[in-house]
Amino acid sequence: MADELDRTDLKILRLLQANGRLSNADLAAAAAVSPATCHRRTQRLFEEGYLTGVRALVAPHKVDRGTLVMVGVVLDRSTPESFGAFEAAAAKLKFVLDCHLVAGDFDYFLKIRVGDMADFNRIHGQQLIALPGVRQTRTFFVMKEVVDNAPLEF
Amino acid sequence: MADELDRTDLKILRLLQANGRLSNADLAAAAAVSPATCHRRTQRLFEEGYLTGVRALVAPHKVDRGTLVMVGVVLDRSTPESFGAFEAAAAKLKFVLDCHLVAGDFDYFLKIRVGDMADFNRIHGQQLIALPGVRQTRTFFVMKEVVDNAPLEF
DNA sequence: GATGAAATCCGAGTCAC
DNA sequence: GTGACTCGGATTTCATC
Repeated sequence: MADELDRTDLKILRLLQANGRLSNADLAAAAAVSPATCHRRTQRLFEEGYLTGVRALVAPHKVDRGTLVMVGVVLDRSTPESFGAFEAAAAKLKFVLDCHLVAGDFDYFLKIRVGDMADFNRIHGQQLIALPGVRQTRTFFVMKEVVDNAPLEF
Repeated sequence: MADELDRTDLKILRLLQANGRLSNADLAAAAAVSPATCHRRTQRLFEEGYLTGVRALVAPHKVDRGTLVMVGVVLDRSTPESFGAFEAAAAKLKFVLDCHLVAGDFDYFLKIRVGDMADFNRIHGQQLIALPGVRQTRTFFVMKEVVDNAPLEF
């Protein structure tokens, strides 16, 4: 985590995270450097992996993905093969936004977006409990999204 | 959810979600429409709320936010005031990426990014359990991020 | 009512310094 | 790191279907 980032780099990161459509000219003005400098800095931030991409945010409820569900998963066995098989299969599911191996009462936590509860019930029965090595799942329907996917503060 | 989106609109949404830096010219070519049409369509998608923004993705471990933690929260009381106070306070915390009111064994689920475990322990002791109305928290350290914040499929 | 062609203008990307 | 120069794309207009 050796920070080779100066004030300007940090400013560029924060500005682009807030608005990825910012033109290089506007970005340069906001970061108080010349456009040419800004352009080189930004390119470097991409090349060195500080910025991994730029993504437009689609409103979930506008494309029939308005229902959010958190699912805790417990596996049968705690072997590397078991974990590997589960992860490979879970990562392929289109409705899985997050899949994290955790320490605690569950093995994995999934964050899932679907159209509605009926949709989720079908997916749960047909795809989630059918994932390799799943012993048990616990479903937490999200009733209110207070904060979802907030930008990183640093 | 009345879909007024045709094939072209969906294509634009998917392309911009995958790459928010796409130039209008490239986007038009990929969506098989003229640049003028593409520009108008894209603008409409923003104006009508299908696209809510464009965000550059910052690599968490590059800015000292490499540790991800999920936290389940149970409140003392289940009154609207209690929920409201908790939500208002939680939404202000800079390290909270997600805060969702859920049905099940917890009242809320938080997704939190910090620098390391020591960082989290400090935050947990000083800020999380100090949130209004918190009776109990359960912490799930993420040991492996299999999928994090995958783009929405629709 | 939406489209695509053309015309203008501004910014990206590259140069020398 | 700055300033200038060139080229390509963003944005608007307009005729057309």
